[in-house]
Amino acid sequence: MAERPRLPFDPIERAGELWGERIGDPSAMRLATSIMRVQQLLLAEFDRVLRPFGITFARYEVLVLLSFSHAGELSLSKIGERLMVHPTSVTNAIDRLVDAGLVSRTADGVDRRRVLASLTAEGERVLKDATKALTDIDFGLASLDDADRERAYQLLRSVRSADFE
Amino acid sequence: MAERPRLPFDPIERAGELWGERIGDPSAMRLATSIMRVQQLLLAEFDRVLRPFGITFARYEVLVLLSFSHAGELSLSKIGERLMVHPTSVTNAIDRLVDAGLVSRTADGVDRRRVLASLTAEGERVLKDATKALTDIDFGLASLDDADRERAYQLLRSVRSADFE
DNA sequence: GGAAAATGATAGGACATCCGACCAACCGCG
DNA sequence: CGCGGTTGGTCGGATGTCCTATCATTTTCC
Repeated sequence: MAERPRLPFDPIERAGELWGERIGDPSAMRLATSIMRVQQLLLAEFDRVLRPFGITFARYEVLVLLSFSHAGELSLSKIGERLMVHPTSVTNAIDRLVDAGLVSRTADGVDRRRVLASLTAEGERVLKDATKALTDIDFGLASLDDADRERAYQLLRSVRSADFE
Repeated sequence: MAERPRLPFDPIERAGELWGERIGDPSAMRLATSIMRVQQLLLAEFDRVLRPFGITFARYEVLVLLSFSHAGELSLSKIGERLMVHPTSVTNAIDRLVDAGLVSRTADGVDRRRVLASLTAEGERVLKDATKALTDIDFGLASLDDADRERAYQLLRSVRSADFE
């Protein structure tokens, strides 16, 4: 992936320094752009690792979610709620997973508005192999030890929590 | 934005706990998915704040980059390199910024392959106002103080640096 | 009981991103 | 000096995300 453009630092982050006198909050801007860049790099790496399995990270997350559901199936709305994505994104992902034979769509007998998704045997196999591939690369976070991961997680967690109240 | 689906925790992050025996690295998966969620929330908020200005966060970053260039102009390849995005993404963003009258495209007299982009007066004005709007919301990071932002930044920085070995 | 409101899923449109392919221009080396 | 490799930018296609709108079904409440 040598052709992928990368830099050891992010010029945008230097905005904070350069704009020190002009804007009020350089540290916030620097962290915000850093989060964007890291997500960009991680997602690219995940999708590259998952490509041999014919799925993307977005679809991988759906498979993970389904494998955790006690009943073995989830309504599309529940999936969207848990992944915090728009309902149309869920429909899109499930469409592709069904086409690939990894997920099956069934109607909910109780509430006929609902559509339930569940893993197929093939879906479970792919999920297992894909998870091994991702853990083999430490989810792109090999540079952090467990303590650092916990610290980073707690810091980010407060950002998400702040979105509620 | 009450209709935007959110949860105080991310079920996917619990994957680490649930898969404690099955996968080797729950902490990495949990942090990785947390980074994805936070980026998702921040980007949505940024785009919402920037909508009145007719730009997205991707285009805002281009404007910021141009305003920092000493010469006042940058080649598209340089922009892509610094933002770590594909050349086609830069072409796309510049196209829209030119259409909006915020950026002007000029040919490089020395290397005729190059296309240079520079801010228009209108572009500078929009950049200034948009930056104020984003700093007014603390770039979505009001829940963290300066020290926490610095800690989070340093942790994420190592993830990016690790990509270079 | 039935009309109004809320919920679940999907369709169509807009954007941003990537990839592969392509063309133009530069440049290195025989 | 020129041929081949590299670099810069763009085009078409695929994916994922959001938004608005729509339809079907369920729930609320008068």
